[in-house]
Amino acid sequence: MLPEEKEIYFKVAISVSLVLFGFDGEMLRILLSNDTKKGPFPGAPHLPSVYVKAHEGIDSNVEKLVFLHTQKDHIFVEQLKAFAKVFNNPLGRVVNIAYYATVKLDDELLQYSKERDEEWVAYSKIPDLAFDHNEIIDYAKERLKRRVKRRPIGFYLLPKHFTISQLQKLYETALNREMDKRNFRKKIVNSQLIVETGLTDNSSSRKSAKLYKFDEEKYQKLSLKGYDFLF
Amino acid sequence: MLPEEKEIYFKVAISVSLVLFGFDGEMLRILLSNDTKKGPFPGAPHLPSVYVKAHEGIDSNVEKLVFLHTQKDHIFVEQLKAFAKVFNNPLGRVVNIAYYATVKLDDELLQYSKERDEEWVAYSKIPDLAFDHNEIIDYAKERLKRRVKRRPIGFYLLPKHFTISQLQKLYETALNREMDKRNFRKKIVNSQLIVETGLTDNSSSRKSAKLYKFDEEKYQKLSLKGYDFLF
DNA sequence: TCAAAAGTGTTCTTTGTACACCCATGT
DNA sequence: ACATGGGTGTACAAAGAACACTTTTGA
Repeated sequence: MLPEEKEIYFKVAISVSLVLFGFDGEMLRILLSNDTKKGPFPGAPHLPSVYVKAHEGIDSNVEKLVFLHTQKDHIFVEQLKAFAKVFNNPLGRVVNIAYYATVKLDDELLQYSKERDEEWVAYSKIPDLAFDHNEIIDYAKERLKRRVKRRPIGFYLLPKHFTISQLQKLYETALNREMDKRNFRKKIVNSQLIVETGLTDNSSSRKSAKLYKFDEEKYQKLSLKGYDFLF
Repeated sequence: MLPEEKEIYFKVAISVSLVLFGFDGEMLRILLSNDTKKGPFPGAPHLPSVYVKAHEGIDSNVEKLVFLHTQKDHIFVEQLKAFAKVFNNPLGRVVNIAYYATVKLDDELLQYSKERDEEWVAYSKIPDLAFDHNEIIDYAKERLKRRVKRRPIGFYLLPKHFTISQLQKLYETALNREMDKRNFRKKIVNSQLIVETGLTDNSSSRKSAKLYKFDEEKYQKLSLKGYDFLF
């Protein structure tokens, strides 16, 4: 590239979009913003996004974006890929780098999102979105499906203490199929990824259910050696 | 973003880098360019790359880049992810979108690359590269490992007709471990992904080996339904 | 004649899958 | 008393892993 050509190249903007998966104990949901008043897609919901200033780091922007929408730290975040169709954005050429993250969807967060006029939409009922955000979500779902099969990232979506039924529901939503209760428990227990807490939950049934927590140490080992959690 | 802020954002360039995997019948190799005479990494080899003009499509640039370095069409190409550390490139902020592709490494291509002062370096002996290209290659290797396990993309790396031993060597290099001959053959034959051609190869051994080809129709079916080729 | 790669089966272990009933308790 | 979700075991099928010898033929 010659110096005088720089202006042909250096006139692109970076944006970051976030597919935030939340699990409310019943189903997976994705966070959508509704604040588009004008622009090319007025009124259309869209993924939480931010433009990145040319001199700023991407990762710090992603972190900020995640915190802004979750109020939580230590969230699982991973890049999906760059989406960079030419006419995505009427402001000019924008490279949109898409990330996904997983979060425990508790009442506090639901309340917070509501105040911000953001909505946790059911995984299976995503409406038409602005830009190419539907495509990004489809891509994110596929990634989640694969990840959930091979690594125990599902645990990031659950509260600290959870029942095996909740865990199973999470897997069923993510993988979009039903599973056998006994086989599921067998596999999870064999994996030794969860340990009993001694506590019980009786909010969702007559008989109370054992609460488990996730064995972090075991998880670290299994994550490293390319773990197989094949459902 | 306000109109007057546009200049804070729209001053980034896009580049595309390519991790080109080639298999020569013995081992996997990656193509590196050596033409860096000046700049921040003088003399350091680097991945084949190109800057993308702000108004151009990414995909067409990737296609062109692949063709430029392989002289072949219908190559398997997939995006890895965007690499966008702030000070990657002294010209200014550059978002480098990395792709990988797989190609049959025949004599013709070896000759062509040689003329272009490019080198097919052994998969396990990658030198220090310019920019963050080593990081990109590590990422690409991991992706190849996963892909090769789940989808028959290995076939894109082989000549039209190949022996089972060649196929096994390819898997062994990609996955970096040895495999049992009998179990390998059993699995491959059971998969019904390859068919005998009736031809034989006697270049690499005393006893001649059967040449197989890859059953495209079967492949299409298996690729769609999220195939498991677990080695 | 021997070195080098081709080709071939069996056994055992592990993992997956299908399947049905009793339990505790809040209403 | 009954509806709701919690919890448990067994038998069969499929897939993976370990393992050793014979064949062909160019040098």
